[in-house]
Amino acid sequence: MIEKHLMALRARDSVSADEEAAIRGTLGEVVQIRADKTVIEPGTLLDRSTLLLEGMMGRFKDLSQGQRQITELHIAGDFIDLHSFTLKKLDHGIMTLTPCRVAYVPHVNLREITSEFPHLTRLFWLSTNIDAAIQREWTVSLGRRTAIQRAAHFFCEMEVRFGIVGLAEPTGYALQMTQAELGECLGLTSVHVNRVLKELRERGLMEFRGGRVRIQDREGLKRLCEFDPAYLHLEKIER
Amino acid sequence: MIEKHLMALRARDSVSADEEAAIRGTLGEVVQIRADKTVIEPGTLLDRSTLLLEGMMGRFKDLSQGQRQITELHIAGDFIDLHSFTLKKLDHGIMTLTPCRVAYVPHVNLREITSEFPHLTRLFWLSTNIDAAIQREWTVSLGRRTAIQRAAHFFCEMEVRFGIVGLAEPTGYALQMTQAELGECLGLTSVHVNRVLKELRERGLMEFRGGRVRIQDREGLKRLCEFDPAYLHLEKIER
DNA sequence: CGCTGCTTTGAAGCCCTTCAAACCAGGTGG
DNA sequence: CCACCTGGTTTGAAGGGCTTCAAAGCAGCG
Repeated sequence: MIEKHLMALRARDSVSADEEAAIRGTLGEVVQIRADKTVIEPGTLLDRSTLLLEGMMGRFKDLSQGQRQITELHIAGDFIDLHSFTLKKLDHGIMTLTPCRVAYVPHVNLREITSEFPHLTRLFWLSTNIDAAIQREWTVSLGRRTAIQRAAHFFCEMEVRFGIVGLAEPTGYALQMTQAELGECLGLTSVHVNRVLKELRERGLMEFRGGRVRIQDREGLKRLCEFDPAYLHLEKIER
Repeated sequence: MIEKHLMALRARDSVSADEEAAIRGTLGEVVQIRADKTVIEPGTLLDRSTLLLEGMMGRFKDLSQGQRQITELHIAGDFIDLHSFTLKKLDHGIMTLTPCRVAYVPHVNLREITSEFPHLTRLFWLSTNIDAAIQREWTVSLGRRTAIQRAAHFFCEMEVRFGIVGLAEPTGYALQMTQAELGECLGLTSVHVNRVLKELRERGLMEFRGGRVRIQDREGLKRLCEFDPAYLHLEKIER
């Protein structure tokens, strides 16, 4: 059930059998959630975190006039709101993009981890810091990259992340989201997303159609957006 | 020496005398650094974190063609790279904007904290999560707010943050940075930053001149950018 | 007094948005 | 089985916000 989560952790550091058991011990209820549902409203007081087992979720902030920015996407294996363990209230909302299966993890269980498993605590801490690193890269995209570079960078990132949890094939990967949602990630209108996707297609770099990304020229795609996966911290370092 | 850091922590949760002593015990060398210096190059393996005692620093990422995005600003009291404790290598650089005084905190000392002070560990973890929340808000600014709203939001945020550590007066606050650096935060050119500042001035909202922000119409400023400080998590909640 | 770095202003251009409408696929019901 | 509806994709045309390029103004300093 938590294999994907373990894959993500083990891509960064080793996890002992004891620690693995401890993680399993934190799990509470497992629930299925339909697509396009706001799971957490901003500002709610939380006493549990959510481990995403299957599907895709996003963190978002809404502005007046219906503008929405998705600030980060989460995939299977991600602890989507582990930061709520220390923040208690989230400053953003969380929604599903696809149907999702999740396991809830009560904060009391996490609290025990912090007093009994220092190394595992550092690993969980690390995982919120990697979330922040991803966020940082998105900030750079929005601040300095052109629309097409932004899109390319996004697709490169998602390929690596899906790869970590075994959800990417050599030719591409499944990505169940609309062009409008893509626009909410990239800070673009859906109209312009459409034009950008067309351009990527016409340049022979990649295709995004029917909920699937097909990568045709991986090197060209990376070159276009200067993709460097260092920010995903895929190195085993003792923490 | 660490009063500002304690002020920032205590704005969110209580810190016991023991914990305060433990923090003092982590401190190593104290150093003065000149303005406009890259303190940490991206990708360096780190074995210490840096507590900013005085001055202002920024996290940045450079792209080819000399483009730079500052992803977050840090002020006195901030642990500027506490996340390096778990990440070990930073995916971004860190530079000074003003002359700075810092205290280095060896990671071995932090590691001891994580095994002996679970509550303090959660507080440190929290502080990296607040950094992430700030980052998230910047992402929203870059993705969805206009240039003038972005600037207004930035100035509102900095006022609150300086206020937390006692560096804001009712009329405004000191902010030692150039318009070009502001542009690197806001994802704008220095030329456009200049026009935006002019507009803020002409609307009677605020002035930024000579390293000082003078706020004339706080409510108007907040209204312009829909500023809601919730993301700074200024509430005392037991962690 | 002239240099240097920062600020300010103007003019032209481009990237992305806005508005509008056509197209297309899948699902539903008559 | 097709007509219709709905949600998403695609395309065109016009407009605007921000950039780019260029140059002048200004303050501090050796």
